[in-house]
Amino acid sequence: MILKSQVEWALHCCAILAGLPEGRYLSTKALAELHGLPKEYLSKALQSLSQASLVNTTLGPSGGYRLARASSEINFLDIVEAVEGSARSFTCTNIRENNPCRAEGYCDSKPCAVARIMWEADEAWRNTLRRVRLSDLVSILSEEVPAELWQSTFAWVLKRAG
Amino acid sequence: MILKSQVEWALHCCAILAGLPEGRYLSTKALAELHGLPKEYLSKALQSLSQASLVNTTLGPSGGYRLARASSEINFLDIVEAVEGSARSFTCTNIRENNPCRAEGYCDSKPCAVARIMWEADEAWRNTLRRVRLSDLVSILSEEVPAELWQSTFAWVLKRAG
DNA sequence: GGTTTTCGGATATGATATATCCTTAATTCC
DNA sequence: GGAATTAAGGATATATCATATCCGAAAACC
Repeated sequence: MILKSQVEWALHCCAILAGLPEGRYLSTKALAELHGLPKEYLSKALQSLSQASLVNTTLGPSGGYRLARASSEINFLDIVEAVEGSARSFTCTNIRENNPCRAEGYCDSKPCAVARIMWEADEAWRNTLRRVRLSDLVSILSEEVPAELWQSTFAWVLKRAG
Repeated sequence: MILKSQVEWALHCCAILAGLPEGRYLSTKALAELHGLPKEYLSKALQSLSQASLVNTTLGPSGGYRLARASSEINFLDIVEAVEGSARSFTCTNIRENNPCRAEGYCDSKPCAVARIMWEADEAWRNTLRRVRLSDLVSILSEEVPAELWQSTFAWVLKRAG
Protein backbone atom coordinates (compact mmCIF):
# COMPACT_ATOMS: atom_id res chain seq x y z
CA MET A 1 0.00 0.00 0.00
CA ILE A 2 2.21 2.75 -1.34
CA LEU A 3 1.24 6.27 -2.34
CA LYS A 4 2.12 7.49 -5.81
CA SER A 5 5.34 9.43 -6.05
CA GLN A 6 3.25 12.19 -7.58
CA VAL A 7 1.85 12.85 -4.10
CA GLU A 8 5.30 13.80 -2.88
CA TRP A 9 5.87 15.94 -5.97
CA ALA A 10 2.55 17.74 -5.62
CA LEU A 11 3.19 18.58 -1.97
CA HIS A 12 6.61 20.04 -2.66
CA CYS A 13 5.32 21.99 -5.63
CA CYS A 14 2.48 23.43 -3.58
CA ALA A 15 4.96 24.52 -0.94
CA ILE A 16 6.82 26.47 -3.58
CA LEU A 17 3.66 27.93 -5.09
CA ALA A 18 2.61 29.04 -1.62
CA GLY A 19 5.73 31.17 -1.37
CA LEU A 20 5.26 32.96 -4.68
CA PRO A 21 4.48 36.68 -4.85
CA GLU A 22 0.83 37.46 -5.47
CA GLY A 23 -0.33 36.79 -9.01
CA ARG A 24 2.85 35.13 -10.25
CA TYR A 25 2.68 31.83 -12.13
CA LEU A 26 5.24 29.05 -12.19
CA SER A 27 5.64 26.70 -15.15
CA THR A 28 5.91 22.92 -15.08
CA LYS A 29 9.39 23.32 -16.50
CA ALA A 30 10.58 25.46 -13.59
CA LEU A 31 9.05 23.15 -10.98
CA ALA A 32 10.48 20.07 -12.67
CA GLU A 33 13.99 21.48 -12.87
CA LEU A 34 13.89 22.73 -9.30
CA HIS A 35 13.02 19.28 -7.99
CA GLY A 36 14.86 17.19 -10.56
CA LEU A 37 11.69 15.55 -11.84
CA PRO A 38 10.56 14.40 -15.31
CA LYS A 39 8.72 17.38 -16.73
CA GLU A 40 6.12 15.48 -18.74
CA TYR A 41 5.12 13.26 -15.88
CA LEU A 42 5.11 15.98 -13.23
CA SER A 43 2.72 17.73 -15.58
CA LYS A 44 0.15 15.03 -14.85
CA ALA A 45 0.34 15.71 -11.12
CA LEU A 46 -0.12 19.42 -11.69
CA GLN A 47 -3.08 18.72 -13.94
CA SER A 48 -4.63 16.78 -11.08
CA LEU A 49 -4.21 19.80 -8.81
CA SER A 50 -5.84 21.92 -11.49
CA GLN A 51 -8.79 19.58 -11.86
CA ALA A 52 -9.26 19.69 -8.10
CA SER A 53 -9.37 23.48 -8.30
CA LEU A 54 -6.40 23.81 -5.96
CA VAL A 55 -4.43 25.80 -8.52
CA ASN A 56 -5.19 28.23 -11.30
CA THR A 57 -3.43 28.10 -14.62
CA THR A 58 -2.72 30.39 -17.50
CA LEU A 59 -1.14 29.75 -20.86
CA GLY A 60 1.63 31.32 -22.82
CA PRO A 61 5.06 32.58 -21.75
CA SER A 62 5.07 33.60 -18.09
CA GLY A 63 2.17 31.20 -17.71
CA GLY A 64 1.95 28.16 -15.45
CA TYR A 65 0.44 27.50 -12.04
CA ARG A 66 -0.43 29.43 -8.92
CA LEU A 67 -2.51 28.56 -5.88
CA ALA A 68 -6.24 29.03 -6.36
CA ARG A 69 -6.67 30.16 -2.76
CA ALA A 70 -4.67 31.09 0.31
CA SER A 71 -2.28 28.43 1.61
CA SER A 72 -4.16 28.54 4.91
CA GLU A 73 -7.25 27.38 3.06
CA ILE A 74 -5.58 24.30 1.57
CA ASN A 75 -4.80 21.27 3.67
CA PHE A 76 -2.68 18.19 3.05
CA LEU A 77 -5.67 15.97 2.39
CA ASP A 78 -6.82 18.28 -0.40
CA ILE A 79 -3.51 17.81 -2.17
CA VAL A 80 -3.11 14.11 -1.46
CA GLU A 81 -6.62 13.28 -2.62
CA ALA A 82 -6.24 15.43 -5.72
CA VAL A 83 -3.55 13.13 -7.07
CA GLU A 84 -4.24 9.89 -5.22
CA GLY A 85 -8.01 9.93 -5.39
CA SER A 86 -10.39 9.72 -2.48
CA ALA A 87 -11.06 5.99 -2.48
CA ARG A 88 -10.61 4.21 0.84
CA SER A 89 -7.53 2.05 1.20
CA PHE A 90 -9.61 -0.92 2.32
CA THR A 91 -12.28 -2.30 0.00
CA CYS A 92 -14.81 -4.70 1.44
CA THR A 93 -15.79 -7.46 -0.97
CA ASN A 94 -18.33 -8.78 1.52
CA ILE A 95 -16.93 -12.28 1.65
CA ARG A 96 -19.20 -13.04 4.59
CA GLU A 97 -21.93 -13.40 1.98
CA ASN A 98 -20.23 -16.53 0.72
CA ASN A 99 -20.83 -18.34 3.99
CA PRO A 100 -22.68 -21.50 2.94
CA CYS A 101 -24.63 -21.48 6.20
CA ARG A 102 -26.37 -18.22 5.41
CA ALA A 103 -30.08 -18.53 4.83
CA GLU A 104 -31.43 -17.64 1.40
CA GLY A 105 -32.21 -13.96 1.10
CA TYR A 106 -30.50 -13.12 4.37
CA CYS A 107 -29.55 -9.46 4.37
CA ASP A 108 -26.92 -7.85 6.57
CA SER A 109 -28.20 -4.76 8.27
CA LYS A 110 -24.80 -3.13 8.74
CA PRO A 111 -21.62 -3.00 6.70
CA CYS A 112 -19.13 -5.69 7.64
CA ALA A 113 -17.51 -5.16 11.06
CA VAL A 114 -14.07 -5.77 9.60
CA ALA A 115 -14.64 -3.04 7.03
CA ARG A 116 -15.93 -0.60 9.63
CA ILE A 117 -12.76 -0.95 11.66
CA MET A 118 -10.50 -0.64 8.65
CA TRP A 119 -12.42 2.41 7.50
CA GLU A 120 -12.07 3.95 10.94
CA ALA A 121 -8.29 3.70 10.58
CA ASP A 122 -8.59 5.26 7.17
CA GLU A 123 -10.51 8.15 8.67
CA ALA A 124 -7.80 8.66 11.29
CA TRP A 125 -5.27 8.96 8.47
CA ARG A 126 -7.43 11.44 6.60
CA ASN A 127 -8.17 13.48 9.70
CA THR A 128 -4.48 13.89 10.40
CA LEU A 129 -3.88 15.14 6.90
CA ARG A 130 -6.92 17.38 7.06
CA ARG A 131 -5.61 19.11 10.15
CA VAL A 132 -2.35 20.20 8.50
CA ARG A 133 -2.66 23.29 6.33
CA LEU A 134 -0.32 24.11 3.50
CA SER A 135 0.50 27.30 5.39
CA ASP A 136 1.69 25.16 8.31
CA LEU A 137 4.16 23.44 6.01
CA VAL A 138 5.39 26.79 4.76
CA SER A 139 5.94 27.93 8.34
CA ILE A 140 7.96 24.84 9.18
CA LEU A 141 10.04 25.13 6.04
CA SER A 142 10.83 28.79 6.55
CA GLU A 143 12.06 27.90 10.03
CA GLU A 144 14.11 24.90 9.04
CA VAL A 145 15.48 25.83 5.65
CA PRO A 146 18.36 28.32 5.90
CA ALA A 147 17.10 31.79 4.95
CA GLU A 148 19.76 32.12 2.31
CA LEU A 149 18.76 28.89 0.55
CA TRP A 150 15.10 29.76 0.88
CA GLN A 151 15.62 33.16 -0.77
CA SER A 152 17.92 32.00 -3.51
CA THR A 153 15.48 29.26 -4.38
CA PHE A 154 12.69 31.74 -4.96
CA ALA A 155 15.01 34.03 -6.86
CA TRP A 156 16.02 31.07 -9.05
CA VAL A 157 12.47 30.00 -9.67
CA LEU A 158 11.16 33.49 -10.36
CA LYS A 159 13.88 34.12 -12.88
CA ARG A 160 12.47 31.19 -14.82
CA ALA A 161 8.95 32.58 -14.60
CA GLY A 162 9.91 35.46 -16.87
CA MET B 1 -3.16 3.25 -2.40
CA ILE B 2 -5.15 0.07 -1.98
CA LEU B 3 -4.56 -2.74 0.49
CA LYS B 4 -4.20 -6.28 -0.81
CA SER B 5 -7.37 -8.32 -0.80
CA GLN B 6 -5.43 -10.82 1.29
CA VAL B 7 -5.69 -8.38 4.18
CA GLU B 8 -9.45 -8.75 4.16
CA TRP B 9 -9.15 -12.51 3.89
CA ALA B 10 -6.68 -12.77 6.76
CA LEU B 11 -8.85 -10.70 9.07
CA HIS B 12 -11.94 -12.81 8.42
CA CYS B 13 -9.96 -16.00 8.81
CA CYS B 14 -8.52 -14.85 12.12
CA ALA B 15 -12.02 -14.05 13.34
CA ILE B 16 -13.01 -17.64 12.64
CA LEU B 17 -9.86 -19.07 14.18
CA ALA B 18 -10.52 -17.00 17.29
CA GLY B 19 -13.82 -18.79 17.78
CA LEU B 20 -12.42 -22.29 17.53
CA PRO B 21 -12.37 -24.64 20.52
CA GLU B 22 -9.02 -24.89 22.24
CA GLY B 23 -6.46 -26.89 20.32
CA ARG B 24 -8.47 -27.37 17.15
CA TYR B 25 -6.93 -26.63 13.75
CA LEU B 26 -8.66 -25.39 10.61
CA SER B 27 -7.37 -26.18 7.12
CA THR B 28 -6.91 -23.77 4.22
CA LYS B 29 -9.54 -25.76 2.37
CA ALA B 30 -12.18 -25.19 5.04
CA LEU B 31 -11.40 -21.48 5.33
CA ALA B 32 -11.40 -21.05 1.56
CA GLU B 33 -14.74 -22.77 1.10
CA LEU B 34 -16.34 -20.89 3.97
CA HIS B 35 -15.38 -17.56 2.46
CA GLY B 36 -15.61 -18.49 -1.20
CA LEU B 37 -11.93 -17.79 -1.84
CA PRO B 38 -9.33 -19.42 -4.09
CA LYS B 39 -7.68 -22.02 -1.89
CA GLU B 40 -4.19 -21.81 -3.35
CA TYR B 41 -4.01 -18.07 -3.08
CA LEU B 42 -5.58 -17.83 0.35
CA SER B 43 -2.85 -20.22 1.37
CA LYS B 44 -0.31 -17.45 0.76
CA ALA B 45 -2.09 -15.15 3.18
CA LEU B 46 -2.18 -17.85 5.84
CA GLN B 47 1.50 -18.51 5.29
CA SER B 48 2.13 -14.83 5.99
CA LEU B 49 0.26 -15.14 9.27
CA SER B 50 2.36 -18.17 10.09
CA GLN B 51 5.62 -16.37 9.32
CA ALA B 52 4.51 -13.57 11.60
CA SER B 53 3.96 -16.11 14.37
CA LEU B 54 0.31 -15.16 14.67
CA VAL B 55 -0.83 -18.71 14.00
CA ASN B 56 0.51 -22.20 14.63
CA THR B 57 0.28 -24.93 12.06
CA THR B 58 0.35 -28.67 11.94
CA LEU B 59 0.38 -31.10 9.03
CA GLY B 60 -1.67 -34.08 8.04
CA PRO B 61 -5.40 -34.73 8.21
CA SER B 62 -7.03 -32.66 10.94
CA GLY B 63 -4.10 -30.29 10.49
CA GLY B 64 -4.23 -26.63 9.53
CA TYR B 65 -4.08 -23.39 11.44
CA ARG B 66 -4.95 -22.13 14.90
CA LEU B 67 -4.14 -18.88 16.69
CA ALA B 68 -0.71 -18.82 18.29
CA ARG B 69 -1.98 -16.77 21.23
CA ALA B 70 -5.17 -15.45 22.77
CA SER B 71 -7.31 -13.26 20.52
CA SER B 72 -6.97 -10.50 23.11
CA GLU B 73 -3.22 -10.55 22.49
CA ILE B 74 -3.53 -10.01 18.74
CA ASN B 75 -4.50 -6.67 17.28
CA PHE B 76 -5.54 -5.58 13.82
CA LEU B 77 -2.18 -4.07 13.01
CA ASP B 78 -0.47 -7.40 13.69
CA ILE B 79 -2.63 -9.06 11.07
CA VAL B 80 -2.55 -6.25 8.54
CA GLU B 81 1.21 -5.90 8.71
CA ALA B 82 1.69 -9.65 8.49
CA VAL B 83 0.28 -9.72 4.99
CA GLU B 84 0.79 -6.14 3.84
CA GLY B 85 4.23 -5.55 5.25
CA SER B 86 5.23 -2.78 7.62
CA ALA B 87 6.56 -0.25 5.13
CA ARG B 88 5.18 3.26 5.43
CA SER B 89 2.69 4.33 2.78
CA PHE B 90 4.69 7.47 2.01
CA THR B 91 8.27 7.16 0.83
CA CYS B 92 10.43 10.26 0.81
CA THR B 93 12.80 10.41 -2.13
CA ASN B 94 14.32 13.60 -0.76
CA ILE B 95 13.69 15.65 -3.85
CA ARG B 96 14.72 18.77 -1.95
CA GLU B 97 18.27 17.60 -2.53
CA ASN B 98 17.84 18.31 -6.22
CA ASN B 99 17.41 22.02 -5.59
CA PRO B 100 20.11 23.59 -7.76
CA CYS B 101 20.55 26.40 -5.22
CA ARG B 102 21.80 24.06 -2.51
CA ALA B 103 25.41 24.58 -1.55
CA GLU B 104 27.82 21.72 -2.17
CA GLY B 105 27.95 19.31 0.74
CA TYR B 106 24.95 20.86 2.40
CA CYS B 107 23.40 18.33 4.74
CA ASP B 108 19.84 18.43 6.06
CA SER B 109 19.70 17.97 9.80
CA LYS B 110 16.15 16.64 9.89
CA PRO B 111 14.09 14.42 7.61
CA CYS B 112 12.00 16.35 5.12
CA ALA B 113 9.08 18.24 6.68
CA VAL B 114 6.69 16.87 4.09
CA ALA B 115 7.71 13.33 4.96
CA ARG B 116 7.35 13.95 8.70
CA ILE B 117 3.75 15.08 8.25
CA MET B 118 2.88 12.19 5.96
CA TRP B 119 4.47 9.75 8.39
CA GLU B 120 2.46 11.24 11.22
CA ALA B 121 -0.74 10.40 9.33
CA ASP B 122 0.62 6.92 8.79
CA GLU B 123 1.16 6.56 12.50
CA ALA B 124 -2.42 7.65 13.20
CA TRP B 125 -3.60 4.88 10.89
CA ARG B 126 -1.39 2.33 12.60
CA ASN B 127 -2.39 3.46 16.07
CA THR B 128 -6.05 3.00 15.26
CA LEU B 129 -5.43 -0.52 14.07
CA ARG B 130 -3.19 -1.24 17.05
CA ARG B 131 -5.96 -0.30 19.46
CA VAL B 132 -8.41 -2.85 18.08
CA ARG B 133 -7.87 -6.37 19.34
CA LEU B 134 -8.99 -9.46 17.51
CA SER B 135 -11.11 -10.24 20.56
CA ASP B 136 -12.92 -6.94 20.04
CA LEU B 137 -13.88 -8.03 16.56
CA VAL B 138 -15.14 -11.34 17.89
CA SER B 139 -17.28 -9.49 20.43
CA ILE B 140 -18.80 -7.30 17.76
CA LEU B 141 -19.48 -10.23 15.47
CA SER B 142 -21.11 -12.34 18.14
CA GLU B 143 -23.41 -9.41 18.86
CA GLU B 144 -24.27 -8.63 15.25
CA VAL B 145 -24.34 -12.02 13.61
CA PRO B 146 -27.51 -13.98 14.44
CA ALA B 147 -26.67 -16.65 17.02
CA GLU B 148 -28.03 -19.35 14.79
CA LEU B 149 -25.81 -18.41 11.86
CA TRP B 150 -22.85 -18.02 14.16
CA GLN B 151 -23.31 -21.50 15.60
CA SER B 152 -24.04 -23.26 12.36
CA THR B 153 -20.97 -21.68 10.82
CA PHE B 154 -18.72 -23.15 13.48
CA ALA B 155 -20.48 -26.48 13.25
CA TRP B 156 -19.95 -26.43 9.49
CA VAL B 157 -16.32 -25.52 9.76
CA LEU B 158 -15.54 -27.98 12.53
CA LYS B 159 -17.08 -30.82 10.56
CA ARG B 160 -14.47 -30.13 7.92
CA ALA B 161 -11.69 -30.16 10.48
CA GLY B 162 -12.20 -33.88 11.04
C1' DG C 1 3.13 34.87 -36.92
C1' DG C 2 6.18 32.53 -33.92
C1' DT C 3 7.04 31.04 -29.32
C1' DT C 4 5.60 29.30 -24.95
C1' DT C 5 2.45 27.29 -22.22
C1' DT C 6 -1.45 23.97 -20.32
C1' DC C 7 -4.30 20.12 -21.43
C1' DG C 8 -5.72 15.69 -22.91
C1' DG C 9 -5.11 11.48 -25.52
C1' DA C 10 -2.25 7.68 -27.01
C1' DT C 11 1.20 4.65 -26.14
C1' DA C 12 5.07 2.06 -24.06
C1' DT C 13 7.26 -0.10 -20.10
C1' DG C 14 8.04 -1.84 -15.49
C1' DA C 15 6.48 -3.35 -11.16
C1' DT C 16 3.25 -5.54 -8.40
C1' DA C 17 -1.13 -8.00 -7.19
C1' DT C 18 -3.59 -11.93 -8.33
C1' DA C 19 -3.86 -16.70 -9.33
C1' DT C 20 -2.46 -21.46 -10.34
C1' DC C 21 0.50 -25.47 -10.40
C1' DC C 22 3.86 -28.59 -8.58
C1' DT C 23 7.21 -30.67 -5.38
C1' DT C 24 8.64 -31.68 -0.70
C1' DA C 25 8.14 -32.94 3.94
C1' DA C 26 5.40 -33.82 7.92
C1' DT C 27 1.36 -35.90 10.14
C1' DT C 28 -2.65 -38.92 10.69
C1' DC C 29 -5.22 -42.95 9.97
C1' DC C 30 -5.71 -47.68 8.52
C1' DG D 1 4.45 -49.73 6.60
C1' DG D 2 1.46 -47.43 3.25
C1' DA D 3 -2.13 -44.23 1.72
C1' DA D 4 -4.26 -39.91 2.32
C1' DT D 5 -4.02 -35.20 3.88
C1' DT D 6 -1.86 -31.10 4.94
C1' DA D 7 1.39 -26.71 5.10
C1' DA D 8 5.39 -24.61 2.84
C1' DG D 9 7.49 -22.68 -0.78
C1' DG D 10 9.23 -22.24 -5.57
C1' DA D 11 8.00 -21.43 -10.43
C1' DT D 12 5.16 -19.45 -13.57
C1' DA D 13 1.36 -16.97 -15.90
C1' DT D 14 -1.81 -13.07 -16.20
C1' DA D 15 -3.87 -8.60 -15.17
C1' DT D 16 -3.76 -4.28 -13.30
C1' DC D 17 -1.68 -0.11 -12.31
C1' DA D 18 2.27 3.24 -11.71
C1' DT D 19 5.64 5.34 -14.30
C1' DA D 20 7.14 7.69 -18.27
C1' DT D 21 7.20 9.74 -22.89
C1' DC D 22 5.30 11.76 -27.02
C1' DC D 23 2.14 14.37 -29.73
C1' DG D 24 -1.50 17.62 -31.25
C1' DA D 25 -4.79 21.24 -30.00
C1' DA D 26 -5.94 25.54 -27.96
C1' DA D 27 -4.71 29.66 -25.62
C1' DA D 28 -1.66 33.55 -24.31
C1' DC D 29 2.20 36.55 -25.06
C1' DC D 30 5.71 39.01 -27.86
